[in-house]
Amino acid sequence: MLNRNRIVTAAVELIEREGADAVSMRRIAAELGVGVMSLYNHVPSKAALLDAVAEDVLSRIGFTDDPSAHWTDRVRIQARAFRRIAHHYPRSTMVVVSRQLGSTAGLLPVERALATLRDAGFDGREAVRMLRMFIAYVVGSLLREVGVTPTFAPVRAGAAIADVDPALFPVVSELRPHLDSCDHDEEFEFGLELLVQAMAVRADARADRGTGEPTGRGGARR
Amino acid sequence: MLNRNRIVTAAVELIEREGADAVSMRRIAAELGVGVMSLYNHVPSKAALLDAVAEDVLSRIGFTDDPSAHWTDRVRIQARAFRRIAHHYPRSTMVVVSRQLGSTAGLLPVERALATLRDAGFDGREAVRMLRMFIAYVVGSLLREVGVTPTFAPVRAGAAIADVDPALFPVVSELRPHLDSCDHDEEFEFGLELLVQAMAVRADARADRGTGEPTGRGGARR
DNA sequence: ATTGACGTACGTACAGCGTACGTGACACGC
DNA sequence: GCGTGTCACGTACGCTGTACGTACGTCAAT
Repeated sequence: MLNRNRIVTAAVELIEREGADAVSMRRIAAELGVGVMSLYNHVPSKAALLDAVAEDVLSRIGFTDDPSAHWTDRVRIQARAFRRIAHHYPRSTMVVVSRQLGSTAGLLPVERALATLRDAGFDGREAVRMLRMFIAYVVGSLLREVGVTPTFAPVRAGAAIADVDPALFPVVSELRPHLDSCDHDEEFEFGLELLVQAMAVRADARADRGTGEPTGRGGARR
Repeated sequence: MLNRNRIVTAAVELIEREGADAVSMRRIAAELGVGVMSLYNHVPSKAALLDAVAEDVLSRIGFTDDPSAHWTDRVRIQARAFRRIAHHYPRSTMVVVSRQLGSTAGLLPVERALATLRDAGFDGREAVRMLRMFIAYVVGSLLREVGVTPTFAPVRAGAAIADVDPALFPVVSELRPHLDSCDHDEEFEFGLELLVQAMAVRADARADRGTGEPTGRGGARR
């Protein structure tokens, strides 16, 4: 029996196996041993199917939020959980990111994150801002990592900027060794730490403003 | 006379006017009053054309780098220059971001940015890391701002989470007002400032390690 | 002046795409 | 038996990217 879930799953598998460009309704139907138009009994359009793929991937984010842990650690854990899924479905992640989906599929992560930020002492306005900034960083990082690299972040070792003129780009050519190699884990953790500590500074500033004296509350660990 | 530049320009205009989905070789040819296959005398394939579009947009980034200014201000200016182009060619920006281009078109911004970071006192390894983190944030922000929707819909999470169950998502539903509205300029500047200051802290830490005593050098202004 | 090579624009053709529409098989409450 | 739905299917239409063959201009060498 054909159903929406089987179709979405087949789409995700096909995307991961052969890339997003290989996805067509005919291809998915063939994958399921089914006529093309049968898919349309369960999915209104190809665009809707891709939205469903995005939701499916998002819903796989596994959170083990521990409210008793320090909020900075909770932030780290949530960011890494997101990243882990992205690495598990790298090509589908591009679909997720390049698609504006208007559903509640990605709402659970948002709920968890906002709760964490509220626990950190931020008011509603600040919490939302922090979250937006954080998502921007994580999504941008994943874009670089996953391979469909955004502008000027030469990740592919070697060939990308193989022939740079030292006269035109002295600094780039001097830093070529660092530009050519990229330890994704390390890069991600570096930015993550920078952001978390920056957030902690803001949290402390809030606390100071609130109590009138400096406290350690809300500070970053490490 | 047909040439590569006219084709790329027509493609950019078409993308901005009707969205990336509307782009087809036939459409562009019609726009130029030309046969479809004539395009292939100047562009090897549609994919290559889209790469050229990405390069074209990137090359339009106008930098007025002032090496005498404080490095934090130079970072701010460069980030805003990138963002300005993205807002001028919003739909093409999605093409830029979702496409891995291996040319030197985007290398000038990298050169400027790395030079700025070196001036801030970072060594090569740190400068590259800072740049990667910064690009991740900027690209992620632009993805949120520009969206992918065909229509200019500034509200991101507005109608999407219109019907959220307060019992399931208490924090989200409490912060709905803040989630529904989004001043993109303000959000971007907020994250930008947070990042710049975090970078300044690192720069100071470097300076302290170097001199053995705290200094104000490299600190963030404001 | 003639010839040949070459670059450019064009038209045709093909395989593949998303999907609107109609058809037939089966299960159900009356 | 009989509407009434649901579901899989096949056909068909208007698109897509692009391979291929053709025709015409210009220029170099003969």
